[in-house]
Amino acid sequence: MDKPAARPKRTRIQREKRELIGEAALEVFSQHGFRGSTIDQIADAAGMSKPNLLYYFKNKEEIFATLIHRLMETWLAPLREMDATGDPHTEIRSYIRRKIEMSRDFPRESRLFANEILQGAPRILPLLEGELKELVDEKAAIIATWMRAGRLKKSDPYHFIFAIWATTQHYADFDVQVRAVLGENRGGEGRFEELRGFSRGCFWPEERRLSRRFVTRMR
Amino acid sequence: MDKPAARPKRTRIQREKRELIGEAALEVFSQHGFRGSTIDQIADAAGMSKPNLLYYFKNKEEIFATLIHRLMETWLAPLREMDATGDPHTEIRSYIRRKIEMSRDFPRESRLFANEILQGAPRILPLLEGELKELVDEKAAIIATWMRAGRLKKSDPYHFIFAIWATTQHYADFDVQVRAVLGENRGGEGRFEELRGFSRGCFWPEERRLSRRFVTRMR
DNA sequence: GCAATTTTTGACCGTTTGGACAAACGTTAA
DNA sequence: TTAACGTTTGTCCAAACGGTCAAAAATTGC
Repeated sequence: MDKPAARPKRTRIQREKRELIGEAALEVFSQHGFRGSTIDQIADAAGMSKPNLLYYFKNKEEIFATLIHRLMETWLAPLREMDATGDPHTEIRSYIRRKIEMSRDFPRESRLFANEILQGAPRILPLLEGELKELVDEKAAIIATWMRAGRLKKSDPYHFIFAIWATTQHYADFDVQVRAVLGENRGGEGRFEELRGFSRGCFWPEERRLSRRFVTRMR
Repeated sequence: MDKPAARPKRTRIQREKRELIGEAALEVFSQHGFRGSTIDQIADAAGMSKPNLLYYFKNKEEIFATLIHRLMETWLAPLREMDATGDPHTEIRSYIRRKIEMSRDFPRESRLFANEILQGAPRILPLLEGELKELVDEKAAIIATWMRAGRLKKSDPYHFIFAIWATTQHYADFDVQVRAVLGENRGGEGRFEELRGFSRGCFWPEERRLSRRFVTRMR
């Protein structure tokens, strides 16, 4: 009875080096995509020789797979935190805030993910159809409940979630374009703050007040 | 006095074959990115041999450059049409409609573009900082005028445009993810119609009514 | 029909790339 | 000291790739 994917025991050095390689690979993969990156590049960025790198990962595919699977967890975490018992607008707004923070703090991860999806998600399609779909179904149901109760402006919960994903991730994935259009004066770090302010006014300008009234009435 | 980029005269066959190759290259490039695609793949898809393809385009780079420059025109066209003298909400809404249609009808172009931007736009950065920026600056100014006049809900015109780009293109670029999450029942062609309905309700639910009143008052 | 021109192809080349391997190096513990 | 084990590297290989070239095939203009 072998455990599923029995994780091999690793020495301290192995853990450290795998971590180092992962960091280097993230840098390289997120900039050039899977096929655009070479093992040599990654090894270089990690400050070691190619054979040495291949001592820790059996091939290029495994490096990428490790990265993207770890990434998926980070990626779903904010949505997982959305709480059915909380206040709808607080929940949504802090979800958006977390997503914006992720685009700001982990743009490489965002681009890596975008790259994978663009290519047709060859490595994580099962994950999307399984774990991701289940999670979104669950949260969409919560949102739908909020909407039915009149605590949130009515719309399609799925497209609502998509719209949040799209707008927030846009600032990481299309960073170059955003900066090019905003120019030097506004292209700086402030753009994420601007986005926060914008998203607050954009997605539910009226139902926020509506909700306040609703909540007040409920007390 | 040589003309800038004096276009070489082309025979009928040359025009047809270049067109054929462009179509094949779009298919391949949009799926695998620049480095992920091989000349052989493209030649195969175009139904010709590699040397034959290289008789029409001097190298891989030139195929890609031709594609992406042609694409840029198509891409900017909808925004160009936005008319300062028109009704703000009509203008915005028909802009969004056109963008959604482009995501639906030209997903490969959208993905090609996304790919280029993701890699840092090495081939079109000057275009972004020049032509694109100028166009957006111009239209953002128009939108700002509308907002100041109270004919459109106040927000940041640039982020407003980004939000439209993000949400509409999301359905082409992240197609696999959208379909995976929506599942079989809703993943069909109807999703673009759903998006249209959603975007109508999402971006400016209240200021539409506000505008109606405003317009009425103006007559 | 024939010569000039355009189009197509098979064979080829140099380079890059993913990956294998054995030998060398370092560390630790008896 | 030495045997065992973990780590690192130089060298090598086969396949894939971008691109060339000369010659064959097809087309066009007269």
